[in-house]
Amino acid sequence: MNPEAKVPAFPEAAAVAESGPAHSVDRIMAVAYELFSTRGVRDVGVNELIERSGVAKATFYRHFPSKDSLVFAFLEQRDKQWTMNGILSEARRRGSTPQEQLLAIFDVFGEWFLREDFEACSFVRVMLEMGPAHPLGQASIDYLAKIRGHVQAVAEEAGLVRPEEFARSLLILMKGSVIQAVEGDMLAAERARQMAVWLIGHHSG
Amino acid sequence: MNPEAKVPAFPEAAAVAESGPAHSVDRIMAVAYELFSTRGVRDVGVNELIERSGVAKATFYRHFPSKDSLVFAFLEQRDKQWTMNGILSEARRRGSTPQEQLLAIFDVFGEWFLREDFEACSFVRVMLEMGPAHPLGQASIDYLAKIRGHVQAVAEEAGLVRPEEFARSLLILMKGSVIQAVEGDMLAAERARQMAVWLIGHHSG
DNA sequence: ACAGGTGGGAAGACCGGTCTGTCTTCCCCC
DNA sequence: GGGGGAAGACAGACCGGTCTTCCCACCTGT
Repeated sequence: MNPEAKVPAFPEAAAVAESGPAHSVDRIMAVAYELFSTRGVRDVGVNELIERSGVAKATFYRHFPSKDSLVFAFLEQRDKQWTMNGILSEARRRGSTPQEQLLAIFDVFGEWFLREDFEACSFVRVMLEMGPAHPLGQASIDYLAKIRGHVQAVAEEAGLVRPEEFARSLLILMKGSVIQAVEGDMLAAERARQMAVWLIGHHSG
Repeated sequence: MNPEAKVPAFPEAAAVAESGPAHSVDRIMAVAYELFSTRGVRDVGVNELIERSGVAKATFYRHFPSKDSLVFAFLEQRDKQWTMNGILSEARRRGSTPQEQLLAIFDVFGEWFLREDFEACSFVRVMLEMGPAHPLGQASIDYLAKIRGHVQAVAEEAGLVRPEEFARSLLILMKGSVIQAVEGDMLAAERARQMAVWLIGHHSG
């Protein structure tokens, strides 16, 4: 048998998913990440997930006991990949001082808002889709609080007074600018950044 | 025949709905307003709507050709009842100057956040639930733009410079504080109000 | 004043489709 | 030969939406 005939449905299915990862769970996660982050979690069904990742339904449910457990895994990956390795580390890289790092968050946001596939913050979206009482809503709230913790840490490095209050105010600006960007205001990040400048000024001793 | 025996299912159905409005369409709207505003539009089905409003399915579809048309009607009522007669008119009533009226928005927000049934801004919620491309998402964006128009009008009364930019920035604060309040930050309105003070200051001449 | 027609509404069966989740069948590869 | 995975049928619930059946209140004609 020639090698081309050996592989019936698996390779092109992998190509559909991500043209890469060999293991089923990786392909499922890659597809879930793309669909959930761009279209939300309620709009994406299990059937579509398994079809797009080229995986059998039984395989899906062997790795994830329920759709919700996949959403939990997605939120965790979103936190690692997008929050940590995406926004926060990039903001820290750009600013030479803690103050500049805080403001750089909105520079990164501004570029993020221009992306084709920009579709709002997944944590805010899941929280509103499922409600704050639902376990998935609670998890989203926890990840948002984690972001606030990091902002607060940078604020402490900057020597700002009342760092927790500062972080809560800055997250209002972050969330508000994201929502406004969904509406189509492409300059939302600039506006929020300007208000962040004033906010930092009033927390500097 | 005694009067009690005359009325078989209609009155208690009205009591279930709102204990008031006689006409079917009013009861449907009352139930839809409560359920949609507290739980979102995707989570509430037609069957639940007709059951809670004590109305037949055929009656529902005689008044509303589809569920989406009811959601459109809900958004319009939300704009009239909540935005106009609720937040904006109350804010205008409280402040004696345009500047105070702008800041009073956040005082009204602060009290709104404390309500039992507070469950986020319906326009933002529908926009994220349906996506900004969906007709219902578009309608939500239009209503948010209408709110911005009113804020801009008050800003012009106040003689603020660049009133449109001001209004867009203030709406970032409004939306951000609402999202943060959903997470449980009960002081989100105060924080946003403080930032609004700085924002007004920088737009005053 | 009363009989009969009429129309709106309640109740709910029903339709096709979709959802999550289970289970069977087959096949390929070790 | 045995196990994992692909394919997909299937179950049970629910979705939005249509349609039938029955009943009751009101209007009309005599």
